[in-house]
Amino acid sequence: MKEVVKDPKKEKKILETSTKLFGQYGYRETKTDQIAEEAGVSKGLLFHYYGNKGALYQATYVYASEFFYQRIDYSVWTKASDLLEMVVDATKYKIELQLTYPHEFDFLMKAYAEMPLLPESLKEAMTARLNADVHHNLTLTDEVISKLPLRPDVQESDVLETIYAVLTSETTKIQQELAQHPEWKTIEDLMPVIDRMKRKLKILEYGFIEH
Amino acid sequence: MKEVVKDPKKEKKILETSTKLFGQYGYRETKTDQIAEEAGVSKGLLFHYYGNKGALYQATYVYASEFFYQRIDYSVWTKASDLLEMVVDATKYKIELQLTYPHEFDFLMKAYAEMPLLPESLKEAMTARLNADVHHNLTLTDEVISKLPLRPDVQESDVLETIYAVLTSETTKIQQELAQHPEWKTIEDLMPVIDRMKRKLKILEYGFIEH
Amino acid sequence: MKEVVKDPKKEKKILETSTKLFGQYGYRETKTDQIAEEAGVSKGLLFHYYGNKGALYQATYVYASEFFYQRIDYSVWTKASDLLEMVVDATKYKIELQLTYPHEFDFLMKAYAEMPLLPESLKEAMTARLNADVHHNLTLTDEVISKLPLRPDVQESDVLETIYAVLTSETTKIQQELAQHPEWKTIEDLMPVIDRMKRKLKILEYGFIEH
Amino acid sequence: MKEVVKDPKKEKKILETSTKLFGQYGYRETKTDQIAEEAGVSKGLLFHYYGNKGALYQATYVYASEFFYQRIDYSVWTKASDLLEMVVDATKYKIELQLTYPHEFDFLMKAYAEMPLLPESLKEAMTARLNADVHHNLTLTDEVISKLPLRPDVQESDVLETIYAVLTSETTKIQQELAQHPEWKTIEDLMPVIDRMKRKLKILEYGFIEH
DNA sequence: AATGAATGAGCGTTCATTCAT
DNA sequence: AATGAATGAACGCTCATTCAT
Repeated sequence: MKEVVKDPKKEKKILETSTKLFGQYGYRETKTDQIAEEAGVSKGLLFHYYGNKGALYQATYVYASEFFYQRIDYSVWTKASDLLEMVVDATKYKIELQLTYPHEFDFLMKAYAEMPLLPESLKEAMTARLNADVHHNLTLTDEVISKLPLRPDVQESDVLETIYAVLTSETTKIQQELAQHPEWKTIEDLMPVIDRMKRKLKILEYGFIEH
Repeated sequence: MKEVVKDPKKEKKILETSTKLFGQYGYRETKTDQIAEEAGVSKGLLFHYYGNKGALYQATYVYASEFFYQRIDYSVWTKASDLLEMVVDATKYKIELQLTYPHEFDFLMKAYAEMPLLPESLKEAMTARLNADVHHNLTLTDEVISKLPLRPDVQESDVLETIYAVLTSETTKIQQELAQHPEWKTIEDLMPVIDRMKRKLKILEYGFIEH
Repeated sequence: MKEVVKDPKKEKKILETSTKLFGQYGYRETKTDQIAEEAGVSKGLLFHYYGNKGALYQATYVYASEFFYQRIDYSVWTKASDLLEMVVDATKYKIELQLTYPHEFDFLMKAYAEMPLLPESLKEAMTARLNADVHHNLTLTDEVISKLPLRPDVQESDVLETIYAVLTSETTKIQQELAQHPEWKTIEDLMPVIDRMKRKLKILEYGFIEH
Repeated sequence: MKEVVKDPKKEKKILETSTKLFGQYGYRETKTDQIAEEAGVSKGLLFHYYGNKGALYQATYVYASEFFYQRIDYSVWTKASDLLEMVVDATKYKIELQLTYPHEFDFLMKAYAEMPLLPESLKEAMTARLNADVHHNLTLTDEVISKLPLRPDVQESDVLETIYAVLTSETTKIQQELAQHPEWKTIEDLMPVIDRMKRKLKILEYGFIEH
């Protein structure tokens, strides 16, 4: 495939628009007409730049994921020695990014969720991309876990998966709460949910049963 | 919308078929043509009965969710005093139902996953329905939790949600494993995954930190 | 491919229209919109009946070729013992059919001519069909030739090909003359061109060199 | 249309390329993008020089037909007194030209074949051009015929057309054989087909009927 | 004169929905 | 009540043509 020269301004406008629309309506429900109109370019240009809708979707993923992860300060993860500290810092950080760049965040969330419903060939292409990124994501938490003093009768993999389950669930919950409370604009507004996450992680560390 | 008189046999056939097809391919990829043909009725009847495709999808949801929950033996939950016992029994039970009624189960799973991807108006209608049912689901576990001796410094709601997070995650994992191992046909084949769930619940109960 | 039930009247109207338009403008230049409109049906019906444009083209070929060859009185060929008689009778007959059914005739002519310019898959499908029909056509002339007393120093295949070349060329010439003289409506109007063909065949039989 | 000043080198490159591509793929299947790229000029220049695709096609025809006929050594025709000699020499000569300049030759062949399939306005323009050239072609053979001793009962025009029919048919046959045998590179490889042509011309001269 | 990025009308095709029977 | 033939709006995509530079 020949690489087409793209006007950086138009490319940016297109990808911002497609990020927003794909993130809002998903792949199938987002129409190329709508993207072109909202981005202020012709439909022809979309296809001139990306060849087809599926490739535009993938380009949008690359854009959103680079956009997002370029802004990550990895020291948040690496400098933590304590799980609680790391997770809380990371979550705060993530939420801040999400509040600042909601479209990019929503797109990434939706891309992950709608993967199994994508047309076959696009699904395959996206699976490859997402697997790489998910793996990249996991390893950060991984390192911290390996430093923690675990009880001798638990398996590290079980602990890791359990923590991951709670984080995933909490993240989803926070997404929903953010959607329901568009008035939350700063990290302070989110202290209650951060605290809730802390409490849950403590349950994981110390158990909930009295003994 | 006027309520139409429906031939019970045809209605059943339609809903069984739509359950299977929507569950397999999702809303957009399932064609009304295909449902009508496989159900052995005319496409006209589909629209005569349900008005439009979205309403058929909702009716399918009502059917599948009633189908499924009608068959639940609630004593599995209520007679348990021990969390581990309850969860394991409930999970075994759930898996048995899933193995027995895969179409209904798959539909419910897919309905939950594809909700944000539905056309706008259908999405709203489905969101309302699903929220109600998720709530219903939680309360069962709730009763058992309230009987457990909790540490004084933890909140019951946090514990409940944490357990729920782990169960949800584990359920998803099991779905994937079931999809990858179609040869698992009895509950015995699933003992390893049940055991893994047990270990994770124990982590929740007693914590993973050595102290 | 499921065979769709077709309304005979609409099918006829569609095929008559597609015969006319494909015959006039060729495959690429004929638009499905135009066929639908001129046939008085929706564009959807075209695709419901034939699946795609290429299949409609093939169906049109089958229609035109059956239409045409069903009306052929084969006795014209078989009862002739003399080449001249046979060719003249056959040509008269062909021209009469052409004057009566110009659209079907034109379509067939154009289908043959535009074959190499068709999209690849359609070309293959059409090649198979046309080869069968051309072969069918040739064999009729063949039989008569074999009955003629040939000079010992000529090869039958050379004679056959030479006759065929003259007939083809004459047929093409007649097509053009017919196109230029829409006022020719009966076989009588064509006696001059028939006579010209006779004279040419006589040249073939007896040579043009004085000796 | 204002006549634009054209860079001779670019014009040549464009026409060589369009000759090759139109000859290979035909009018509709040849894209202006492709011509521009292969000719090493911008697409804009194509339209600057020729206004539209149809005009470029016509310019290509003028180029190819002038290219071809400029290289004809007319003495091949004029110096022959014997029909057989003339035709064989001319045919050899033609084939040599075709082997030397295949693109120009192919374009001319395809242009002739696809004329009725061109968009309406282009078709009219091309028809006019081609008719003129075909006439030009005939007159050469004409001179030789007029020198031959014809039987008193044949018309010169009939003889001429009959010869022409056989030559046309034979030429087409040779084209196909050349396409199937790319290994034929010299005139010697073509002696069998030249001989076949000789035999057919003899049939024309002396007839095939024994008497 | 020359570029090539950008356009948009137009194409073949899909499929939920309608409606005469 | 039930059919299924028929519809047509909507879609993704193509490509000759335009025009700012």
